[in-house]
Amino acid sequence: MKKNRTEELLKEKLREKGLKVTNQRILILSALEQNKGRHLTAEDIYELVTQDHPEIGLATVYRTIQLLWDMQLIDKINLDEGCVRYEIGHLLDGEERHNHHHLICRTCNKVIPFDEDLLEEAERHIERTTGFHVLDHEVKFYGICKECMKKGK
Amino acid sequence: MKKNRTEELLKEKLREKGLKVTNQRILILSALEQNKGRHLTAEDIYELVTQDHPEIGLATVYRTIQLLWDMQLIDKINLDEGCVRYEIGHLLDGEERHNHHHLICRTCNKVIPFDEDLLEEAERHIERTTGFHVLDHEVKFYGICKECMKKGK
DNA sequence: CTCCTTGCAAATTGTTTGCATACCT
DNA sequence: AGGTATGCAAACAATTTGCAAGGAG
Repeated sequence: MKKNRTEELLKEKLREKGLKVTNQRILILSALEQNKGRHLTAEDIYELVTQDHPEIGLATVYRTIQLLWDMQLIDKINLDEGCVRYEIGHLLDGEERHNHHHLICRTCNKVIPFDEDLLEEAERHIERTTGFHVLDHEVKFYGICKECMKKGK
Repeated sequence: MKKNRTEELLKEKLREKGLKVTNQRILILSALEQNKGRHLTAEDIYELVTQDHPEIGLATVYRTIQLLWDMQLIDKINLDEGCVRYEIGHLLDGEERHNHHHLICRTCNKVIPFDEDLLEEAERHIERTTGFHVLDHEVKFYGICKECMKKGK
């Protein structure tokens, strides 16, 4: 049984806080890890996890997501759909850094991901001028997509 | 009776779409205009507007907000509080441009506004490479505020 | 006079909570 | 053993919707 870095880190952080290592917590983080790149809602995660473990409750998913986010193991994305999405934390996803930028079309509501980091310099500037230590950022651009532009308006 | 630019623009856009100019719509936009700089929830707006016009319903506030946002007369801000906030559109607020950047402390949940435009260049880059026409952007920085840093963790 | 719009109340949806039981350590 | 976590169901809160009545064009 190979135990990966993510799981080890979870256990470590849990112990650090005197919290317990439960199967549910491992499974939920693992579901997020195996779906790297997708943006999952609580409901999505619930469905993924209950495929193998139907006994797990939705409330546990919500509580665990909250916990994982507090521990900075997962990232939060809000695309104004009335629900929040999550994915494995950019600190854990293997690559150097992975930020969440999205172009949201105000005409057709399409969401276009845009992966390029624009705010390295801005973060340094904030730390320097405000003393706020930046861990992560989320950027949304609202506008009109190419297709809707073409169709006029 | 002076009629300001904002109200005129609202009327124009409504007529353009064959929609009706109602008192409720004027009042709600006006409440937002008079509270430039504050970030108002639907409930906030409802309370402001019902002070003078108690007959207006909350549902109308929601429907009108939606409409004003579609017409790009107001801006949307989501600070992960479980509700959405609005303010008079940056295209209407007199100044050149006014964007919504926030520093959100992951320890104490404080929200610190940060008014400085960081993404002019990024927007041009997006337009060039993707054809997406950017109208507005919203940026959130998650991290740890100066005070929480001091208190250690 | 014809739709669009409103107010009200009921319905929805995403998320949180209380509590008895089950489980880590 | 002892406190933490879980599952379930009920509670909540923000937002949406159906519908009859009112109002703008």
